[in-house]
This record gives sequence, C-alpha cells and structure tokens, in this order.
Amino acid sequence: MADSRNRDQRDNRLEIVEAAAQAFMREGFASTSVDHIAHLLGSTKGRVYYYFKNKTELFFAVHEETINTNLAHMLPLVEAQDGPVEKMEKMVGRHIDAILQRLPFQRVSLMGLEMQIIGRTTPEEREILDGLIQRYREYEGLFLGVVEQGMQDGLFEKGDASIIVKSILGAMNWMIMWYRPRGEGDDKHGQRIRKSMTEYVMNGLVKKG
Amino acid sequence: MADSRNRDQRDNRLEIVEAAAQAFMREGFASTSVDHIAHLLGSTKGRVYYYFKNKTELFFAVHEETINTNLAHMLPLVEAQDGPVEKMEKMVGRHIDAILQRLPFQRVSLMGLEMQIIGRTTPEEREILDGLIQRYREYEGLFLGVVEQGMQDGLFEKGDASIIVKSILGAMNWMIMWYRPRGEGDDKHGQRIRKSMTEYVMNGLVKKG
DNA sequence: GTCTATACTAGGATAGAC
DNA sequence: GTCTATCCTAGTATAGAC
Repeated sequence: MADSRNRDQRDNRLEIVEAAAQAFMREGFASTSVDHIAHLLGSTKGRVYYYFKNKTELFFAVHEETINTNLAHMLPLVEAQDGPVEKMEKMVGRHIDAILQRLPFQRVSLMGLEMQIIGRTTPEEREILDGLIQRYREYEGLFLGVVEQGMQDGLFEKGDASIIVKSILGAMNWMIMWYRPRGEGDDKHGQRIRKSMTEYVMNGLVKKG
Repeated sequence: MADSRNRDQRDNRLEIVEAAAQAFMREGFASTSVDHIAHLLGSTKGRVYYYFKNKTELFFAVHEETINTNLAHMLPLVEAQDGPVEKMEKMVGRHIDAILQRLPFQRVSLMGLEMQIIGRTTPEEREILDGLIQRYREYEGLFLGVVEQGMQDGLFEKGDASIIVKSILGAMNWMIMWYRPRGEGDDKHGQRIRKSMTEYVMNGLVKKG
C-alpha cells in the first residue's frame, strides 16, 4: 500500500522532471517558465508546485537524474577486467551514446555546471549544487583513472592526464552544441558520429609505431 | 571632426559591449539585467539604451565582436605557406589562446549558438543570428580545409574530417566550462594547458609509425 | 549623452476552491 | 492532487529632466 503510493509519487515526479528537461534544454534555465513546463504536461503549474518547492529544485532534480544515470551506466565498464585500451574505448562509446540518446538531460546537466558560476544561490542550493559537482568529478575521475593506468602501462602516450581527460570529455560533450537528432529511424547518423569520434579520440591516446 | 565623433561613438559602444560580455558570461543572457550591465559601467541603463535598442542587440554586438576578432586572428595562419601539420598546430594554439585570453567573449559567443535553438527571435533578429552562425561556420571551415588537405597529403589519419574537426574544436571550446583564470601573473597554468591540449589534439590527427 | 522616474509585463510563487 | 485566481517582484523599455 504505502509502497505503491511511493511509486506513484516517484512516477509523478519523474514525469514532471522529464518535461522540465525538455523545456530547460530548449530555453535554458532562466527563460523556461514553470507555466511552460506545466503546459508540456497538459497541466497547470499547480501540479508542478505540488511536487517541487520551486524552479531551482526542479532543475536540480533533472541534473541529479542525469548524473546518477550516467554514473550507473559507466561503473560496470570501469570495473570490468579489460585492459586500459579496450576499457577506454568502451567508456568513450558509452558516453557518446549517453549524449545521443538522452540529449535533453545531458544538456541540462551541462547547464548545471554553468550555474556553478552564477553566484545567486542560497546556501542550501549551494550545498546541493556542490553535491552534484562532486558527482560530476567522480564521473570524470573514472576516465582519469583509466588514462593514468594506460600511461603507467606504457600503452598510452605520456602527458598531463587531467588535461587530456578534459579534452576527451570536451570533444564528446561539445556534441550537445551541434548534434540534433534527425527523425526517428535515423540511427545511421549517430552510428557514424560514434565511430569517427571514438577513432579520433583513441588515436590521440594510444601509443603507436 | 565627424571622424573623431564617430570614433568616440565607437569607443562608447565598445566600452558597453565589454561590460556586457562580462555580465553575460557570468549570468547568461536571460539572467543578466541591463541594470547590472550599467552598474558595471558605473552608470545607469539610460546610457545603455542610448546606444543599443534593446538587450538582444547588445548581445549580438558582443557576439559579432568575438567572431570577427577570432576570424581576423586566424586568417593569417591559414594563408601562410606552412604544411598542414605545422599550420594546424599553430591554429590550434591560437584558438586555445583566444579562449584563455578572451574568455568572456568566447563564452558569450557560445551562448549565441545556444540562442540558435531558442525559437523566440523576431525575423530581424533571426537574420542577424543567421549571419553570425554563417561566420562561425566559416571559422570552422578554416580548420576543416586544413584537415582535409592533411588527409589528402597522407599526413593525417583518414577519417570523417567534419566530425574530427568538431571533436577538435569541442575539446578546446569545452575549456569555457572549466577554465578559470588564476590571478593576474599566472601564465603558467595557461601555458601548460595549451601545451598538453595541443599535443593531444595533434596526436590524434597525425599519422605515425 | 546620461540621469531619474515611471509605465508595463512576464513570470515565480501561494491560497483556496474543487 | 490539480486547478483557478491572485499577489508580488524583477526587470525591460521609454519619457522627459538636466
């Protein structure tokens, strides 16, 4: 009884979070009105404010959903028994997939990082934001660990691992600025992007000759 | 006489554009108030509205200043007699420098691309925006030309040049998300970033062995 | 050319009906 | 739990003084 109520509650929240992700993606945080989010749901903002205290909390909910899913998808690859080269290749592929498949969420997640810059946050918001940034660092840390391992093993070119990881994630994350899905059935485009980008990214890393 | 008046006029506009770039960088377009921009100038918004019709026009002015400067700095390198490898290396270095040195402008320029997504533009705004996007494509095209040349010459690994260029620019552009200048005298950090990032980016491109 | 004062609107948030 | 009605603030933009 209580369980199913809790689930309903979660489902209700999630539905709103998904609409919010869509809206925030297109308009940005400041330009998105709660009215608009409600409209996407076919409701009015009364519904939104029943589940979320304010727009910021809703924004954080989107961000949290994103980073949690990203981490959950990435961890199994990190823990697998692959060597650095194969492991990195899989991780890169999965990160690209995450962006291709969940573009709205990834875009919003990025905007969350932007808010880091904006000072206008209350102490409580600041705390939540710090937690999210912390989790983002974790995610980045997964890549860093593999790159450092690969360098130690003499499989990757030596270099500043931290800057290299930021370059790799940047190459991929920048997709949110230019990638637009083409209609439903078109996996081809995404496939080609994943293949070419993975090749380039790995090529810069792996020692050759 | 008329000349010096024109110059004064331009200087006045430029001062405002620079303050606007600072503000837009930190707060984003929607969250930045014209009051705030004026405050940065030690003035009130009467001054801003004397030179610019509205906030959007001011935003475009920042964007235009950025892309024009970027193009002007990049063109001589493209037209030089270097081979693709050396040329590309110089171009990459210069692009990184542009971000390191003119972070506010680069950030706003990126946000301009974001507005491309937002539908809420009047036809006239749309036209200006299309012009800016066009110029951004030109800039990207400079890199594309060199990469294609390098592939043809057998100096670069074969691949989808367009996706590779977007990866390279992404790796660099993503800096606007994480790079923060450390105090005045600290060139060291920037130097290290440029060196490591250039190495990584070129390594992915150049054929070895 | 820049200021102050003010008109006007959008949108965040809440209260209370249902 | 969701809706309608309303309050209230922030911020764009303009008018008119200086």
